[in-house]
Amino acid sequence: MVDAPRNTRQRRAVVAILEDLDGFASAQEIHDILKRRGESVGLSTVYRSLQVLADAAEVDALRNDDGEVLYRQCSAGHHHHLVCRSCGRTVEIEGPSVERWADKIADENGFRDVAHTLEIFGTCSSCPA
Amino acid sequence: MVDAPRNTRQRRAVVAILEDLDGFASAQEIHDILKRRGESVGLSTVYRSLQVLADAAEVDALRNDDGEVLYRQCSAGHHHHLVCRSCGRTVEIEGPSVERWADKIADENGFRDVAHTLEIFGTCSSCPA
DNA sequence: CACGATTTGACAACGGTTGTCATGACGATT
DNA sequence: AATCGTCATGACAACCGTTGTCAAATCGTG
Ligand SMILES: [Zn+2]
Ligand SMILES: [Zn+2]
Ligand SMILES: [Zn+2]
Ligand SMILES: [Zn+2]
Repeated sequence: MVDAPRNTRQRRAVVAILEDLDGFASAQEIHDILKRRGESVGLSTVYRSLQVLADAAEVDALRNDDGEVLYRQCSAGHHHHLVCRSCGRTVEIEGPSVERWADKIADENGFRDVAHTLEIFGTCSSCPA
Repeated sequence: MVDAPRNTRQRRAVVAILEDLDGFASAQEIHDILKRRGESVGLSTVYRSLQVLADAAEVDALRNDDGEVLYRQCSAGHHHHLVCRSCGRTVEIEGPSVERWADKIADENGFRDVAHTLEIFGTCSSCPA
């Protein structure tokens, strides 16, 4: 049994931001938002908090084209994302048939410990071209 | 009309490596292979060559979990990959129904300039657990 | 050849992320 | 409420893949 993490002001602040945001955001963006709100939290702490949350599967993480990791508090269960490249706005999507297809392909080729990444990127209707 | 790139020893060497490899490899791995073969090419040049090839869609590029960009000379046309996390061995896969599904989802949600990433990662049958 | 334009490569710089470690905060226990 | 061991924090440096710089080398055209 692992000790529960301590309930610190900083961790609460990061979680609060994630609850407010509806899209994906980078660690640095979250750090900036905290600073703007006056609830300053060290950048290292933001990174660590997000890591812990991601390891516990409390937030989803994905990489954008630039290689930055983006985080978002999603609903539970396996799903994928339709993400606006510009503002981060996100729609959770499910594709049961895709899941089955991916597993079948991997199995047919003798691959073990299989995982898949599937994200759709675009520009949302409220963002300029 | 853009000028054709020059036919230099270095560019030829990088292309030759890509032709030999059957899996994805990082710029640094390719650089190491070249050094081992005695056909040394500067690291910057390897990066630049791969960029040019990727821009011209002559090689595919994807990011692994660690954020490194991996390159591979693939067959033409849109496809996805089943990649061994351990040795890079790769199977090209196609999923027409997935393509249609992704476009439909994006359209239904009013997203423009849509692209998608879909990769399957696992351990291939010739790699240890 | 000779020449101009492109490419190369050693090196520095960049940007996101992770490591370090002295300081401070949490919370279980008195 | 005060004590105390432990964990978390944050300023800073280090890391690592990648990109920028620019003088020198190379290409290929004439
Ligand atoms: Zn899935
Ligand atoms: Zn948007
Ligand atoms: Zn393998
Ligand atoms: Zn596709």
